[in-house]
Amino acid sequence: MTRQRAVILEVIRSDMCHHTAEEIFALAKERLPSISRATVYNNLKALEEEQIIRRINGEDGSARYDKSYIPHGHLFCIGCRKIYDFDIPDFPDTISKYSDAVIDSYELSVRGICHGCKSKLN
Amino acid sequence: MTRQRAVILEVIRSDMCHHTAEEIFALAKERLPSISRATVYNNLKALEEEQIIRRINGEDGSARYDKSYIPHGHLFCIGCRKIYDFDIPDFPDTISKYSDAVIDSYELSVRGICHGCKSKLN
DNA sequence: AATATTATTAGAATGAGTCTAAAACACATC
DNA sequence: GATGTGTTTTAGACTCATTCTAATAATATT
Repeated sequence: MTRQRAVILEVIRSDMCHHTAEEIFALAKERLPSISRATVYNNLKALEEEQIIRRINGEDGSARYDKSYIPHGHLFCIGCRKIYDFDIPDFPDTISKYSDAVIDSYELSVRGICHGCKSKLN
Repeated sequence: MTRQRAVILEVIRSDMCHHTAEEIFALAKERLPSISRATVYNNLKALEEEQIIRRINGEDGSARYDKSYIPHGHLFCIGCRKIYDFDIPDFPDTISKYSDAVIDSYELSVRGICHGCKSKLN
Protein backbone atom coordinates (compact mmCIF):
# COMPACT_ATOMS: atom_id res chain seq x y z
CA MET A 1 0.00 0.00 0.00
CA THR A 2 1.64 3.22 -1.18
CA ARG A 3 1.06 6.63 0.42
CA GLN A 4 -0.62 7.76 -2.80
CA ARG A 5 -3.13 4.95 -2.81
CA ALA A 6 -3.90 5.45 0.88
CA VAL A 7 -4.59 9.16 0.33
CA ILE A 8 -6.78 8.49 -2.72
CA LEU A 9 -8.85 6.01 -0.73
CA GLU A 10 -9.16 8.41 2.22
CA VAL A 11 -10.36 11.16 -0.12
CA ILE A 12 -13.02 8.88 -1.58
CA ARG A 13 -14.13 7.70 1.85
CA SER A 14 -13.94 11.07 3.60
CA ASP A 15 -17.41 12.38 2.79
CA MET A 16 -20.74 11.60 1.21
CA CYS A 17 -19.74 12.99 -2.19
CA HIS A 18 -19.28 11.09 -5.41
CA HIS A 19 -16.22 12.88 -6.74
CA THR A 20 -14.85 13.08 -10.26
CA ALA A 21 -11.30 11.93 -10.96
CA GLU A 22 -10.23 15.56 -11.27
CA GLU A 23 -11.71 16.42 -7.85
CA ILE A 24 -9.99 13.41 -6.29
CA PHE A 25 -6.73 14.52 -7.89
CA ALA A 26 -7.13 18.07 -6.48
CA LEU A 27 -8.02 16.82 -2.99
CA ALA A 28 -5.18 14.29 -2.97
CA LYS A 29 -2.76 16.99 -4.15
CA GLU A 30 -3.55 19.10 -1.06
CA ARG A 31 -2.04 16.34 1.03
CA LEU A 32 0.54 15.02 -1.41
CA PRO A 33 1.59 17.94 -3.62
CA SER A 34 3.72 15.84 -5.97
CA ILE A 35 0.99 13.33 -6.80
CA SER A 36 0.41 12.85 -10.52
CA ARG A 37 -2.85 12.63 -12.44
CA ALA A 38 -1.79 9.28 -13.88
CA THR A 39 -1.42 7.87 -10.36
CA VAL A 40 -4.97 8.92 -9.53
CA TYR A 41 -6.35 7.36 -12.71
CA ASN A 42 -4.28 4.18 -12.27
CA ASN A 43 -5.45 3.75 -8.69
CA LEU A 44 -9.10 4.47 -9.43
CA LYS A 45 -9.01 1.78 -12.10
CA ALA A 46 -7.17 -0.69 -9.84
CA LEU A 47 -9.47 -0.02 -6.87
CA GLU A 48 -12.50 -0.70 -9.02
CA GLU A 49 -11.00 -3.95 -10.37
CA GLU A 50 -10.31 -5.00 -6.79
CA GLN A 51 -13.99 -4.28 -6.09
CA ILE A 52 -13.21 -1.71 -3.40
CA ILE A 53 -14.86 1.29 -5.07
CA ARG A 54 -17.29 1.64 -7.98
CA ARG A 55 -17.32 3.97 -10.95
CA ILE A 56 -20.72 5.49 -11.65
CA ASN A 57 -21.92 7.65 -14.53
CA GLY A 58 -22.59 11.31 -13.80
CA GLU A 59 -25.48 13.04 -15.53
CA ASP A 60 -23.44 13.67 -18.66
CA GLY A 61 -21.67 10.31 -18.62
CA SER A 62 -18.69 11.72 -16.73
CA ALA A 63 -16.98 9.31 -14.33
CA ARG A 64 -17.68 9.61 -10.61
CA TYR A 65 -16.52 7.32 -7.85
CA ASP A 66 -18.55 5.71 -5.12
CA LYS A 67 -16.91 4.58 -1.87
CA SER A 68 -18.97 1.39 -1.97
CA TYR A 69 -18.65 -1.33 -4.59
CA ILE A 70 -22.12 -2.63 -3.76
CA PRO A 71 -24.71 -1.37 -6.29
CA HIS A 72 -27.45 0.93 -5.01
CA GLY A 73 -29.58 3.75 -6.40
CA HIS A 74 -28.37 7.31 -6.95
CA LEU A 75 -30.57 10.38 -6.93
CA PHE A 76 -29.24 13.29 -8.99
CA CYS A 77 -30.99 16.35 -7.59
CA ILE A 78 -31.83 18.92 -10.26
CA GLY A 79 -31.99 21.60 -7.54
CA CYS A 80 -28.81 21.34 -5.47
CA ARG A 81 -26.92 19.19 -8.02
CA LYS A 82 -25.91 16.78 -5.24
CA ILE A 83 -25.94 13.00 -5.59
CA TYR A 84 -27.71 10.99 -2.88
CA ASP A 85 -27.56 7.25 -2.24
CA PHE A 86 -30.70 5.23 -1.72
CA ASP A 87 -31.60 1.57 -1.59
CA ILE A 88 -34.36 -0.53 -3.06
CA PRO A 89 -34.40 -3.78 -1.05
CA ASP A 90 -33.95 -6.95 -3.11
CA PHE A 91 -33.61 -4.92 -6.26
CA PRO A 92 -31.95 -7.66 -8.36
CA ASP A 93 -34.94 -9.89 -7.53
CA THR A 94 -37.30 -7.20 -8.79
CA ILE A 95 -35.38 -6.95 -12.06
CA SER A 96 -35.39 -10.75 -12.42
CA LYS A 97 -39.17 -10.75 -12.62
CA TYR A 98 -39.09 -8.63 -15.74
CA SER A 99 -35.96 -9.79 -17.54
CA ASP A 100 -34.90 -13.32 -18.43
CA ALA A 101 -31.23 -12.48 -17.94
CA VAL A 102 -28.73 -13.68 -15.35
CA ILE A 103 -28.00 -10.50 -13.42
CA ASP A 104 -24.46 -9.60 -12.45
CA SER A 105 -24.82 -5.99 -11.29
CA TYR A 106 -26.80 -2.87 -12.04
CA GLU A 107 -26.67 0.91 -12.07
CA LEU A 108 -29.76 2.94 -11.22
CA SER A 109 -29.72 6.71 -11.62
CA VAL A 110 -32.75 8.82 -10.84
CA ARG A 111 -33.11 12.46 -11.86
CA GLY A 112 -35.38 14.48 -9.61
CA ILE A 113 -35.74 16.87 -6.71
CA CYS A 114 -34.42 15.81 -3.32
CA HIS A 115 -36.39 16.10 -0.10
CA GLY A 116 -34.49 19.21 1.03
CA CYS A 117 -34.96 21.09 -2.24
CA LYS A 118 -38.62 20.09 -2.36
CA SER A 119 -39.17 21.67 1.10
CA LYS A 120 -37.55 24.93 -0.05
CA LEU A 121 -40.00 25.33 -2.94
CA ASN A 122 -42.47 27.63 -1.04
CA MET B 1 -36.35 19.48 -41.22
CA THR B 2 -33.07 19.15 -43.12
CA ARG B 3 -31.99 16.09 -45.09
CA GLN B 4 -29.20 15.54 -42.58
CA ARG B 5 -31.55 15.47 -39.61
CA ALA B 6 -33.95 13.12 -41.40
CA VAL B 7 -31.14 10.68 -42.20
CA ILE B 8 -29.79 10.79 -38.64
CA LEU B 9 -33.24 10.01 -37.28
CA GLU B 10 -33.76 7.18 -39.76
CA VAL B 11 -30.42 5.67 -38.76
CA ILE B 12 -31.37 5.77 -35.08
CA ARG B 13 -34.81 4.28 -35.78
CA SER B 14 -33.72 1.70 -38.33
CA ASP B 15 -32.82 -1.15 -35.99
CA MET B 16 -32.79 -2.35 -32.42
CA CYS B 17 -29.27 -1.09 -31.75
CA HIS B 18 -28.19 1.67 -29.43
CA HIS B 19 -25.52 3.26 -31.57
CA THR B 20 -22.65 5.53 -30.60
CA ALA B 21 -22.34 8.97 -32.20
CA GLU B 22 -19.47 7.70 -34.33
CA GLU B 23 -21.56 4.77 -35.61
CA ILE B 24 -24.44 7.10 -36.42
CA PHE B 25 -22.00 9.35 -38.26
CA ALA B 26 -20.65 6.42 -40.30
CA LEU B 27 -24.14 5.12 -41.17
CA ALA B 28 -25.39 8.58 -42.10
CA LYS B 29 -22.29 9.14 -44.24
CA GLU B 30 -23.18 6.09 -46.36
CA ARG B 31 -26.30 7.92 -47.45
CA LEU B 32 -25.03 11.50 -47.29
CA PRO B 33 -21.29 11.38 -47.99
CA SER B 34 -20.68 15.05 -47.23
CA ILE B 35 -22.27 15.00 -43.78
CA SER B 36 -20.07 16.36 -41.03
CA ARG B 37 -19.40 15.03 -37.57
CA ALA B 38 -20.48 18.35 -36.06
CA THR B 39 -23.88 18.00 -37.73
CA VAL B 40 -24.35 14.59 -36.18
CA TYR B 41 -23.37 15.84 -32.73
CA ASN B 42 -25.54 18.98 -33.07
CA ASN B 43 -28.57 16.97 -34.12
CA LEU B 44 -28.15 14.31 -31.46
CA LYS B 45 -28.10 17.05 -28.83
CA ALA B 46 -31.08 18.87 -30.36
CA LEU B 47 -33.12 15.68 -30.76
CA GLU B 48 -32.56 14.85 -27.12
CA GLU B 49 -33.59 18.35 -26.01
CA GLU B 50 -36.73 18.00 -28.10
CA GLN B 51 -37.37 14.73 -26.23
CA ILE B 52 -37.37 12.66 -29.42
CA ILE B 53 -34.41 10.42 -28.58
CA ARG B 54 -32.51 9.73 -25.37
CA ARG B 55 -28.82 9.53 -24.61
CA ILE B 56 -27.87 6.55 -22.47
CA ASN B 57 -24.55 5.62 -20.90
CA GLY B 58 -22.67 2.69 -22.36
CA GLU B 59 -20.73 0.38 -20.05
CA ASP B 60 -17.73 2.70 -19.95
CA GLY B 61 -19.77 5.91 -19.80
CA SER B 62 -19.64 6.34 -23.59
CA ALA B 63 -22.70 7.97 -25.17
CA ARG B 64 -25.26 5.78 -26.94
CA TYR B 65 -28.58 6.83 -28.38
CA ASP B 66 -31.97 5.26 -27.83
CA LYS B 67 -34.77 5.74 -30.38
CA SER B 68 -37.23 6.24 -27.53
CA TYR B 69 -37.19 9.15 -25.10
CA ILE B 70 -39.27 7.17 -22.61
CA PRO B 71 -37.04 5.67 -19.88
CA HIS B 72 -36.83 1.89 -19.64
CA GLY B 73 -34.28 -0.67 -18.54
CA HIS B 74 -31.23 -1.73 -20.55
CA LEU B 75 -29.51 -5.08 -20.30
CA PHE B 76 -25.83 -5.02 -21.25
CA CYS B 77 -25.00 -8.64 -22.12
CA ILE B 78 -21.50 -9.65 -21.06
CA GLY B 79 -21.61 -12.48 -23.64
CA CYS B 80 -22.71 -10.98 -26.95
CA ARG B 81 -22.08 -7.35 -25.91
CA LYS B 82 -25.52 -6.36 -27.21
CA ILE B 83 -27.87 -3.99 -25.42
CA TYR B 84 -31.46 -5.15 -24.89
CA ASP B 85 -34.46 -3.08 -23.81
CA PHE B 86 -36.75 -4.27 -21.05
CA ASP B 87 -39.51 -2.78 -18.96
CA ILE B 88 -40.39 -2.82 -15.29
CA PRO B 89 -44.05 -1.77 -15.06
CA ASP B 90 -44.69 1.29 -12.88
CA PHE B 91 -41.02 1.63 -12.14
CA PRO B 92 -41.15 5.26 -10.97
CA ASP B 93 -43.79 4.17 -8.42
CA THR B 94 -41.44 1.47 -7.17
CA ILE B 95 -38.65 4.02 -6.73
CA SER B 96 -41.00 6.41 -4.94
CA LYS B 97 -41.53 3.88 -2.17
CA TYR B 98 -37.84 4.00 -1.29
CA SER B 99 -36.86 7.59 -2.00
CA ASP B 100 -38.50 10.78 -0.78
CA ALA B 101 -37.63 12.61 -3.99
CA VAL B 102 -39.86 13.96 -6.75
CA ILE B 103 -38.89 11.77 -9.69
CA ASP B 104 -38.36 13.25 -13.13
CA SER B 105 -36.74 10.38 -15.03
CA TYR B 106 -34.38 7.50 -14.50
CA GLU B 107 -31.73 5.35 -16.14
CA LEU B 108 -31.47 1.67 -15.29
CA SER B 109 -28.57 -0.38 -16.66
CA VAL B 110 -28.17 -4.04 -15.86
CA ARG B 111 -25.01 -6.04 -16.53
CA GLY B 112 -25.61 -9.72 -17.08
CA ILE B 113 -26.05 -12.59 -19.49
CA CYS B 114 -28.96 -12.46 -21.93
CA HIS B 115 -31.37 -15.33 -22.51
CA GLY B 116 -29.70 -16.30 -25.81
CA CYS B 117 -26.18 -16.41 -24.39
CA LYS B 118 -27.40 -18.30 -21.32
CA SER B 119 -28.85 -21.05 -23.58
CA LYS B 120 -25.53 -21.41 -25.43
CA LEU B 121 -23.61 -22.12 -22.21
CA ASN B 122 -23.72 -25.98 -22.58
C1' DA C 1 -37.95 35.17 -56.13
C1' DA C 2 -35.69 37.85 -52.46
C1' DT C 3 -34.54 37.87 -47.89
C1' DA C 4 -33.89 36.40 -43.23
C1' DT C 5 -33.05 32.71 -40.47
C1' DT C 6 -31.12 28.60 -39.23
C1' DA C 7 -28.29 24.51 -40.17
C1' DT C 8 -24.15 22.57 -42.21
C1' DT C 9 -19.34 22.24 -43.03
C1' DA C 10 -14.16 21.48 -42.19
C1' DG C 11 -11.01 21.91 -39.25
C1' DA C 12 -9.14 23.87 -34.94
C1' DA C 13 -9.62 23.56 -30.00
C1' DT C 14 -10.69 21.29 -25.63
C1' DG C 15 -10.60 18.00 -22.03
C1' DA C 16 -10.91 13.38 -19.95
C1' DG C 17 -8.33 9.63 -19.87
C1' DT C 18 -4.23 6.57 -21.43
C1' DC C 19 0.48 5.58 -22.52
C1' DT C 20 5.52 5.77 -22.01
C1' DA C 21 9.96 5.30 -20.14
C1' DA C 22 12.74 6.84 -16.50
C1' DA C 23 13.12 7.50 -11.50
C1' DA C 24 11.45 6.32 -6.91
C1' DC C 25 9.58 3.28 -3.73
C1' DA C 26 7.91 -0.93 -1.02
C1' DC C 27 8.93 -5.01 0.71
C1' DA C 28 11.44 -9.37 1.32
C1' DT C 29 15.82 -11.24 2.24
C1' DC C 30 20.43 -11.24 3.87
C1' DG D 1 20.60 -1.75 8.16
C1' DA D 2 21.99 -2.65 3.31
C1' DT D 3 20.67 -4.94 -0.97
C1' DG D 4 17.96 -6.53 -4.82
C1' DT D 5 13.64 -7.12 -7.35
C1' DG D 6 9.33 -6.08 -8.81
C1' DT D 7 5.92 -2.68 -8.53
C1' DT D 8 4.37 2.15 -8.44
C1' DT D 9 4.90 6.86 -9.40
C1' DT D 10 5.99 10.70 -12.23
C1' DA D 11 5.76 14.31 -16.08
C1' DG D 12 4.52 14.95 -20.19
C1' DA D 13 3.22 13.25 -24.78
C1' DC D 14 -0.63 11.24 -26.92
C1' DT D 15 -5.45 9.75 -28.16
C1' DC D 16 -10.14 10.14 -28.94
C1' DA D 17 -14.82 11.92 -28.14
C1' DT D 18 -16.89 16.07 -28.21
C1' DT D 19 -17.34 21.19 -28.76
C1' DC D 20 -16.31 25.46 -30.92
C1' DT D 21 -15.68 28.68 -34.82
C1' DA D 22 -16.71 31.31 -38.59
C1' DA D 23 -17.60 30.86 -43.40
C1' DT D 24 -20.98 28.75 -46.55
C1' DA D 25 -25.28 26.65 -47.87
C1' DA D 26 -29.86 25.30 -47.34
C1' DT D 27 -34.48 26.17 -45.58
C1' DA D 28 -38.41 28.89 -44.41
C1' DT D 29 -40.86 33.29 -44.75
C1' DT D 30 -42.70 37.30 -47.09
